[in-house]
Amino acid sequence: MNTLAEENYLKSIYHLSLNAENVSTNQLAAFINTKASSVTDMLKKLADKGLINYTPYQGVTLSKAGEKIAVNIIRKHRLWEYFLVEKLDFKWDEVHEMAEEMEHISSNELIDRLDKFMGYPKHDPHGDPIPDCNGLFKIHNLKPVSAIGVHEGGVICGVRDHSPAFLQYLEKQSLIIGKKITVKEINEFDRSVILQTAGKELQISREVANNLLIAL
Amino acid sequence: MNTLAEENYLKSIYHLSLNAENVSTNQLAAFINTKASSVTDMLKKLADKGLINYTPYQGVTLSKAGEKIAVNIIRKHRLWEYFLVEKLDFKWDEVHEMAEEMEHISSNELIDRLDKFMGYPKHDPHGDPIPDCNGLFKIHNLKPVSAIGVHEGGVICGVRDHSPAFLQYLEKQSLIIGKKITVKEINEFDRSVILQTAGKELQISREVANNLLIAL
DNA sequence: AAATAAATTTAGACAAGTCTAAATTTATTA
DNA sequence: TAATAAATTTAGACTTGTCTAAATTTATTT
Repeated sequence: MNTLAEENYLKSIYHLSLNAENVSTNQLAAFINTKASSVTDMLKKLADKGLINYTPYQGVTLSKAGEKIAVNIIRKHRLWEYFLVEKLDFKWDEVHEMAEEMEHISSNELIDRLDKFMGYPKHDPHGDPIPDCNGLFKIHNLKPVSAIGVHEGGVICGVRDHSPAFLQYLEKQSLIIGKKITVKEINEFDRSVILQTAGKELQISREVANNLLIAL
Repeated sequence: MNTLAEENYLKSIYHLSLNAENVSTNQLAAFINTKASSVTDMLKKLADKGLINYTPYQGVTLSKAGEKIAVNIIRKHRLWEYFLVEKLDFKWDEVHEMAEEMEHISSNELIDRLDKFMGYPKHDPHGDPIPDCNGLFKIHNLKPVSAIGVHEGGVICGVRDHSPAFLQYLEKQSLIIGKKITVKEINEFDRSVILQTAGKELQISREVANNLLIAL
C-alpha cells in the first residue's frame, strides 16, 4: 500500500494532467501547498515505485499503475461525497474536506459495497463522473457557459471551481445541477452574461460563466 | 487535533483501563504491538498535552480530556461497524479492520449525522454499547457463560474476544447476539458447557464459555 | 550568444514516531 | 537486606515527509 502523502501526490498529478501534458514541479507545489523541494523528493520516491514517469527538470506524467491508483482514489472521493449528500443530507459545498479524508479508507470491497448501496451513481454532487469499480468513466464533454453564444443554452452538469464560496453562490441563485439555462444576452462592456432560467432572468459575471459547465 | 498515533494510544489506554486501574508501559506496548521505549516517548507527549496522568515507572490513566477523546473514537468505531453490517451487509467478523481506519475520520458533524441516519443504534454488531454524541453510554452488566451455573441462562449480548476466528465460530454455531441460551450441564472433566438453545443442544469449550457474554 | 531570470534540484536540517542497546528504577527472592 | 530479575526509561539512530538556503539547469531577453 501507499502512504497518505503518496496518494495525495498521485491524485494531484492526475488532476493537473487534465490541463497540461506534463505536470511541473512548481505546479504541483502550488496545488499541494508545499515547497518545490519537497515535491522533488516525493517525485523521486514515486518514480522509484514505478508510479510516475519522471525526468529531472522535465515534469511528470502518471504511469499506468499510478493512474490506476489515482482514479481509484477519485472514485472513493466522489462516492463518499455522494453518500454525504444523498444519505446524510449535507450540502454540496460542505462535503469536500470530509471526502478528502474518507478517500483514503483502503478497502475496495467497502467502496464497491457502498457503490451498490447507493445504486451505482454516475455523478457526484458537483456533476463529476464517478469511475466504476474497474476505473472506467465517461469524461463528459461540457462547456463553460462563457463559451456559448446568445440564444444558445443547455443543462447545468458541472462546475470548474469547487470552492464552498462558489457552490454557495450557485445554490443561492438556484444554478444547480440539472437546471436548464439559455444565454439571453452578453454584456459587451464586462462580458457578463444574462441567463434565462425557468421563469427567471439572472445576470452572472464572466468569472461565474467561466466556472459553470453545461451540456448542450 | 491529535495525530493518528496519539488517538490510537488514547483508545488503547481506555480499553486497558477497563481491566486495571493503572495501565503499564509494557501492557500498552504489547497491546499496540510496539516497543516499550516507543510507548514511553508517546506517554511523555500525551502527558505534556494533558491527556493522560503519567508518573514515570507508575503507569498511566486517562485525564478527563483524554477520556473524552478516547470515548469519541470508540463511538466512531462502533457506529461505523454498525453501518458496515447493517447498511453494507458485511458480516460481524469482517468489520473491525475497516472501522479501525474509519474511526479516525475527524468530523463530529459527520458521525452525528451517521448516527441519526441509522436511527441512533445503542449497540454495535458485537453487542458493545455505542456512546451517544455526549459520550454517554451504559456499561451493561454482562456475565460470561462460564460464570453461571446449571439450569441458569440468559440472552447473548456480547463477546469478550473480537477475533474473526472466534466470531466466525459463534456464527457457525448460531450463537449470535439476541439468542436465548440455558446451561444444561457442565462437564466436570474439562469444564466444557452444554447449552440448550432454541430446539438444539450444543457443547462449547470452557474457552468459548469464558468469551461469550450474556444478560441474565 | 551572453546575461539574466525562472524553475528545479541538491544539501543539510528538523519533527514525529519508531527502533536497539544501555542505563536506571522497581520488584522479587534467596 | 543484598542480589538478581523484571520493568521502564534514556540515549542515540533511522525513516518519512517536510523545510530553507544554495547550487544547478533551463528559459528568456537583450
